[in-house]
Amino acid sequence: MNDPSDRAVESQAAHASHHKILEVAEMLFARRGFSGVGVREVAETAGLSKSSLFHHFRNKVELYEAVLARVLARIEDRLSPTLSDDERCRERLDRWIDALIDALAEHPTTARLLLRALFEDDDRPSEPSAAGKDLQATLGRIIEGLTGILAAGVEQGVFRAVSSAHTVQTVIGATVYHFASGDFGAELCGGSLVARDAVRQRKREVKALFHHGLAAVPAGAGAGGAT
Amino acid sequence: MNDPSDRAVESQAAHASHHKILEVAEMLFARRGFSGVGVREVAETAGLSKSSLFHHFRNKVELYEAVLARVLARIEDRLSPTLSDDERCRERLDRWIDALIDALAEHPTTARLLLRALFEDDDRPSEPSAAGKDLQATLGRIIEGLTGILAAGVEQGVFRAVSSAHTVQTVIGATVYHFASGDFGAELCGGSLVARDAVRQRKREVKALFHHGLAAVPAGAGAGGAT
DNA sequence: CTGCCGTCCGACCGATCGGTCGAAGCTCGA
DNA sequence: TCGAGCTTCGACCGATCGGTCGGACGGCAG
Repeated sequence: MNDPSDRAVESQAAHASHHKILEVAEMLFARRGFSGVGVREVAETAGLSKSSLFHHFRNKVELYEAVLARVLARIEDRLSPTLSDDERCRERLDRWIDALIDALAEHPTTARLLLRALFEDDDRPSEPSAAGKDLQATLGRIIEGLTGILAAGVEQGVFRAVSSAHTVQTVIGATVYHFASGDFGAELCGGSLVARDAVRQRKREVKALFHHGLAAVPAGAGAGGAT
Repeated sequence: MNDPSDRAVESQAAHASHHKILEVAEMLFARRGFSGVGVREVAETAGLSKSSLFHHFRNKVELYEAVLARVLARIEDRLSPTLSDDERCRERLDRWIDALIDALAEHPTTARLLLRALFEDDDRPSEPSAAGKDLQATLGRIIEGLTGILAAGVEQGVFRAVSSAHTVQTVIGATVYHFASGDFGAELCGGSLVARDAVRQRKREVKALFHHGLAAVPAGAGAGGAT
């Protein structure tokens, strides 16, 4: 599923509308959430009628899941190459965060959509659909990547002794929320070169924050967290 | 249900239904968001009919804003005493995060509701209602508190030279997302004593993370973030 | 007892929701 | 030229949306 030929044919064959709908839906769902967007709005923004949209996607949740799947796949594509290279956990963590930020900054909508999906899936408790399971699996794989890096770091004594499972939530939450947050999204929507610089600066800051925050304290720094 | 003090009279005068509605609405809005909850559901869960609810709140957004105002006030109550005491920024940061986590852990719904409100307000671009402005102001005050702590720390050389405005987003995002995240919310909803311990552990971890992450690097640690 | 007032409710409103259906137009191979 | 097979669409469906209205119930001062 990597040859440019196959995928191009696949994506192209399923006419342009399909793609356009997904793009529009991604933007709208990111902005107003699943319940806040009507299929009519999606369809007409994409340039066709509601009935036509239902010809491409059986129902609303299938459309939503398709959007989510695309976004998650995009993120996983960015993240997967950071998992296998060397064994130095600090660099791996840096690269992982780097890749996540790149993925989030790629489209300004991604962070918001992901943030919603990450803690909104509890909304629909009864959706054991195949696609839903697939999304869950992809998300699990992504999270597992970071968990592995953190756990390895802790085990090797490179990171402080933190609960890697909890820390994953903190890191992802910080990063995703950071890029979902209002003014930055606005910046990204508007500017382009300016936004590039902003991304780079924030990337550096976020990376450094966790780099230092997780590093096994080099002793001497008497900053005990006792309260 | 807790304090028999002066404020209780105030809340009590505006009959029990009012309070019950707010509680139910907070839970539902936290779970499914503004658009995902109908006033009918709120009303009937609170034990009355839709028309009766509209006797207490003029419309849905007023109800939503009331819920948000209550939550924000609760958070501000916790956060305000951390702003004035001493001048040691690291301790102030610790206490601020402490208080935020306490506020978030108080009710399991708080984090989700806040997380939604924090980046969903862009959904309704045209709501310059008085109450809306008030919410924005309260939120601004809260954020300003952390911004001040960070800025002071950077100025004094206690923290690394980070953009305090951006770091605020990271800290708040990490914390709020952390407590909004699925399994933990579930834990909190169910258990009580176990949850207490979990809160304490996570509090320690989150605090330590930012404590170390923001601390001015004690030199010698050659962890340049260059890529 | 009689009004008054705050609470509650059933009935109802127009609008919109997600979704279906059948008929048009389209291209393209036979 | 003729269907076959997509895609698109308008019309329509029942359900639900947020919100209104007028009246019923109950306590309380006169």
